[in-house]
Amino acid sequence: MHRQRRERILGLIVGEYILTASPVASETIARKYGLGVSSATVRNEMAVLEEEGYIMRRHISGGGVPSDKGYRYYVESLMNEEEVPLAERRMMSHLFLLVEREFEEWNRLAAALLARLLSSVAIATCPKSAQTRFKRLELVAVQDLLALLVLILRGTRLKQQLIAFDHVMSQEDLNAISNRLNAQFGGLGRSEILAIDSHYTSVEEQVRKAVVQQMEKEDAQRYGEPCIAGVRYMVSQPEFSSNDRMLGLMDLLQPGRFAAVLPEAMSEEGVQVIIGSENKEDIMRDCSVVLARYGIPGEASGALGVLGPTRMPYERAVSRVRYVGSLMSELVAQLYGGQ
Amino acid sequence: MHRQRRERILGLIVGEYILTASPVASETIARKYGLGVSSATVRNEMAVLEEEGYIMRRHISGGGVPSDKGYRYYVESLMNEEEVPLAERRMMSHLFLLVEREFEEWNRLAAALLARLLSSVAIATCPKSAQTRFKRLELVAVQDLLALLVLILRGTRLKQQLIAFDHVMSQEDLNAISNRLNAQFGGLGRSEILAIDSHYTSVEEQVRKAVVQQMEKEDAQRYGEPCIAGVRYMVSQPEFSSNDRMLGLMDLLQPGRFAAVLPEAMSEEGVQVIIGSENKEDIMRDCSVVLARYGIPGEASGALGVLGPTRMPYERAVSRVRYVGSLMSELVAQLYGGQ
DNA sequence: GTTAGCACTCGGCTCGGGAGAGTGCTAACG
DNA sequence: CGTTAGCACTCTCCCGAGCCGAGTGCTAAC
Repeated sequence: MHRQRRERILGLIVGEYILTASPVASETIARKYGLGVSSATVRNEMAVLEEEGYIMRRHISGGGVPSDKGYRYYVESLMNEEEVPLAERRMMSHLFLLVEREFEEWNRLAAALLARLLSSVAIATCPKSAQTRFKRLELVAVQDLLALLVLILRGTRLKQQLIAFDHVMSQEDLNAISNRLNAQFGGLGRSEILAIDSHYTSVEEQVRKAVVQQMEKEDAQRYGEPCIAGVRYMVSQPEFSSNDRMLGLMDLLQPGRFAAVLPEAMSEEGVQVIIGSENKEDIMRDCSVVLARYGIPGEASGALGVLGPTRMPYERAVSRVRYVGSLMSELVAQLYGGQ
Repeated sequence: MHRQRRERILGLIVGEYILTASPVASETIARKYGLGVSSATVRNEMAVLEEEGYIMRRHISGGGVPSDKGYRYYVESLMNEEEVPLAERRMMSHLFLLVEREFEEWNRLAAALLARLLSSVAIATCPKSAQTRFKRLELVAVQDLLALLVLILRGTRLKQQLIAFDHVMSQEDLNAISNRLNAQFGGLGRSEILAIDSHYTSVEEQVRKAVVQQMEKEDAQRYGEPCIAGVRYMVSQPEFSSNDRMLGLMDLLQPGRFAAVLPEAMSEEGVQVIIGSENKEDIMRDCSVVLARYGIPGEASGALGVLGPTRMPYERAVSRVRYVGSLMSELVAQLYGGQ
């Protein structure tokens, strides 16, 4: 009985702890929020909450601190998602409008916005399609024996690399090659390009190999290139003040390793919250991640979200991540829309 | 008199301090390095060094710590640059060989190597020419009213942006436009492109504007896009353990603001060392920067270097920065060589 | 000019004690 | 039976005292 009151108290403890970062005392709850009961009653309820594993005490005689289970319950059942204020929505739309044409900036802006708004580390990956498809290639002579291969994949992904030839190739030669390959490769996937049985010159073969290699590399990674912003906010969080912890997290946030903080499988819809020990990496056991997938599932999608201490303002975070995700989805839809 | 001995002592103090990060006692100098004199003599010399401003004492009764002036003198006159060991040179050449074709990776590798070898923050900017020149453009239909403009500038710089049209443009229409503009713009600079007086359709005019805009943006920045590596090493340096300091530095190391740590004018040749208060930014008064310019001056050049506490292993840093700079110069020469 | 000897200074560490915060328990109350 | 006041107990945090060690500056002798 009195489950409702207990839930209410848990909610207040979580909220208060998120706010103050210090253990919550029974009296604080009783006094600050008019519950109509005394601190002693709150204490009794807190004892039950502790027994059930929703809160913990750092010291035998110190206030209550939410456990991962407590946060999970809070996120699932207790919190009511804050609506993003109009002013903030306007600001974001405005900024996205400014870079509408420069789609390379999209995820940078998304990450920067999230980091700023939530004062925490933010990640946004480029949109990426499940399987890359060839759109076009261009060969530009750089030196007598050196050309630049520019590869445009479906969904405006650009790749570039140098190709060295055995003998001098003029720009006209290169144009001939690119015209021929463009006609044959258009719209194909990597394996289809490999399967084409045609009489290629050794140079054409060289180009084809480079193309396939680039596409392979693109296909190999689950997520597109990430933009990571707001690492500076980690420094000011009290829970990361220990150097070891910070070092470990920074290593994780290298562009090469960031995928470790994202889950294997992401829910297609909605916002996903990963709390503390639910994370794969041990070093993240004090961290929570709030994530959204954006874009068109299967077609071109990416992930964005924030990473902070488990003591994270979930209401704000979930709503902001959701909103930025929807903005990004709109942009992607414009780009991929009726294709 | 005895200037030589005093210099020697200064050198030892700097070396010892760089090694141990703690104030150097007169006795340490006398005992550890066989100077043939007693600690009292060293003390006397140190008193002179202090008077002349080469060393400072943190507490009235504590060992000597090099001042900026002391470091400067050390770098200029006392240290003998360490030769990069063969094994290290081999390792670097090997890694650069692996990414020879992927020139986007060059500066990432340079930064990563420097960070790793010197356990400190490293920066490497893309090579960039003084004035950008048009090489080629490509228009790719994305949607009925949307196309991707891919702009290839001289020196294999790629730019991309979206262009929205008023009316439907087929890929053939776009090809016609790009052919015409490519023929006219080839090899020109931004102002020359603007000056062309020709009858352009409104769509062509739109493309020209976008091209010029992109080139302007490219010209506007003194340095190419930076790659910043090894921020993690900052955490472990004792001099950055204060949160404020670290926050300030992290802000400076954002891709947008990094130019603040690079000097206005860089010496064309050789390696430049900026020590402590010689830096522009106040927050860097405890930091030193070791920098090199690489590439072909005026043609395509970039900067690379490391940032660490003033207590930085200058011998190692200068030699490594110089060496990586020379490797990058070779790569750039291959690319721009006989053009 | 160099050196041994010595008093002095100062930071860092440990220890103990007091203050404050908050609990758990018990007993009384409606 | 749930709620509450009261109280003893626990534990952290902070502060100051006191000691130790490191290193200096000075003086006087070589």
